[in-house]
Amino acid sequence: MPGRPKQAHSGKVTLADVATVAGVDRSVVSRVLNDDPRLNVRQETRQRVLDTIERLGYRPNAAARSLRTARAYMFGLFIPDFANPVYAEIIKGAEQAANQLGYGLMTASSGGVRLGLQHYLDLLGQSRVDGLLFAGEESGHELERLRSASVPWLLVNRRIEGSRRYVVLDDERGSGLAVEHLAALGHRRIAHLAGPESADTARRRRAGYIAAMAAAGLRAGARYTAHADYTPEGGAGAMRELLAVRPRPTAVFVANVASAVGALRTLHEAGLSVPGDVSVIAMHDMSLAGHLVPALTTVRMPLEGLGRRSLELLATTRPQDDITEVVAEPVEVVVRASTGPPSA
Amino acid sequence: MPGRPKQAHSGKVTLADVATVAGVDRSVVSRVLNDDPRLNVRQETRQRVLDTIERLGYRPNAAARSLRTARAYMFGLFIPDFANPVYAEIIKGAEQAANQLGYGLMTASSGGVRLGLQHYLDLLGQSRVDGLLFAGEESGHELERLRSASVPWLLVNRRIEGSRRYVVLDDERGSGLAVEHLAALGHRRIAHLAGPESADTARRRRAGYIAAMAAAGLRAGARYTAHADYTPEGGAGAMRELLAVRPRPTAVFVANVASAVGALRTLHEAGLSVPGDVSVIAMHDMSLAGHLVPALTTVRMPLEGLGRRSLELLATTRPQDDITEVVAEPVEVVVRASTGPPSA
DNA sequence: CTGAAAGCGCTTACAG
DNA sequence: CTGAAAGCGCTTACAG
Repeated sequence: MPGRPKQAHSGKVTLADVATVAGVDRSVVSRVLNDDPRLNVRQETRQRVLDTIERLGYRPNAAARSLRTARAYMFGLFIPDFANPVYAEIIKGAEQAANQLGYGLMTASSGGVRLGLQHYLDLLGQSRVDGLLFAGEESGHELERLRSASVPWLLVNRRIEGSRRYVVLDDERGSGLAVEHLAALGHRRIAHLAGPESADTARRRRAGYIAAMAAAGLRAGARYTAHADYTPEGGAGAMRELLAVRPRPTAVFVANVASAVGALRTLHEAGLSVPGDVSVIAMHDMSLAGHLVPALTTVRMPLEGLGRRSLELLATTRPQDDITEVVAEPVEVVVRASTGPPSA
Repeated sequence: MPGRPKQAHSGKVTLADVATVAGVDRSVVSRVLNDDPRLNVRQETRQRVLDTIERLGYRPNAAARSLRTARAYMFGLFIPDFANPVYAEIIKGAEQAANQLGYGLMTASSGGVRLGLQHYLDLLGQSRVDGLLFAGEESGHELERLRSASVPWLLVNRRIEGSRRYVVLDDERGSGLAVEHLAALGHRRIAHLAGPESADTARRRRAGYIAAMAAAGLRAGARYTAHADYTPEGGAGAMRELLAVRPRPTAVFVANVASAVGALRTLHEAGLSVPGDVSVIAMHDMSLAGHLVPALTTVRMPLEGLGRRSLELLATTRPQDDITEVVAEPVEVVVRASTGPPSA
């Protein structure tokens, strides 16, 4: 078949085959492949090796290489749910960072595994990945088992008791900006539709709300905080609680967009206009926010940067190092239609 | 430290260590680990091995095992974009199927790789995964290089010229149900807001529209079809085109939800009510659809089943087998608020 | 400077 | 039935 490159019999060509065909030693092929600067061969020979690799369709066996070098050139990332767009951004950042460092990134959902995280860790064993990122909701119990895992790991977007290996966002500051945005519009009765108390992010967002209210000289009474579970249904219920409080809040800072979807529905059903009667702002900007009615004002956090930085730290630190980093920039309010001055 | 299990020095324990400590041969440890039925040891010995594994925190080296057995017990899935919820469902199905078969699934985005798909394939090499799923938009050119890849692969949700390895949905039927839904409501002037002609899914949806219109005895004039690029912006523009046609269509079947978001915006800006003036139905159900205003009627397709079936076929067929399968069930219309009888 | 050889950590056919 | 030994495909320190 002239004009068409010959296809090797699939998956069978080894480095030794290349060496034989090219008429060199295996070590030469290996060194050409890895750009070993200490290798001195004629350009002609090097080219012959390269041509042979191409012609035979040779692909290095990753398992053999990993076994020999104890490096996989691959990182892993566990997320709870691929359907949550927050994780899409984190993945994107981590993937870019991995690729830039010459690594691949494989992502899997911890929730999708029948037998749980432990099963996946067993499957991974040693030498499959050089490190693992956990951007999730794994329980402390599950992560306890991590400590005996044979691979370096790092928590992303959450801290866990006793752990000194995490990268988080500045949720306090993001929440503060949300409150400041509402206060600057003239709101004084600002409520907080919080996330679940079990979630580290929810606790930090609540702390940011409380601190910012104090800084603005506003009261953050306990009744102005309602807890939901980061879902539309939970958000709808918590919003009903907040609407029952007197005097009624004129603005709500919601801990995530999913809850805000439910909150907007409750407000609509109650016949209240947004932002006429109640302003709403939520944490984490995502394209869904722009398509809600009214379009939702949000706080945009550096999720992609979080993913990127986490991967970089995982790649460049030793497993025993402490990592307690906050990715703080950029944080900004994305003003859409759901916030405005109070009518009262 | 009594009461606490001793932690091994991380990542260093090998099967040989376990054998030494347990006082057995390495092959016994290996056979216990793999439940080799031909192994005959006293229950006591077996338990001692298991205890030693636990106590030393031994984890098999995946690279060594893969090198030896030529199996990775891992599959890979490439998608174009983690932010697209369509892929989240496909991933979920594929992940479940992989786990059920005792495999892991690693997902990566082909778009996120700086140097493209080829770079990732190089990184993967041989023996890293036992097969690859491509649920994406890779060009035919890129996939051409796949043919020489050393790993079995399968296209998901798209066909490509010349390929005999793909699993797709019954887009024709889904589109047909959309048209039937509109026709049953009494619509006769049904337009199609199509996807890009370069996309296989868009071509099949359009074919389904045309066939269903004919079956219903309705005219599908060329001017009643406008092409967009599967984005809100594209959908907005294409909707403007359709609104300019006289007589104006009373209903539109939109090829995907992203385009429908833009179409709804155009209709709103034109002062037209949905479904009062124009009914809208779109392909692929996703949670966003329920949160739009008005809530969007959609066609729910078995995306999760597509992912599951694709993985199963990848796992259970030989690389040289033809696979040209259609995942047909279940397909159903999810009726929300954006469709109703024509007002005229 | 070059290439032969050891060895990474497993699995398993095979000799005893 | 058991365990010693070969070998998977690489990389690289080291002998020549």
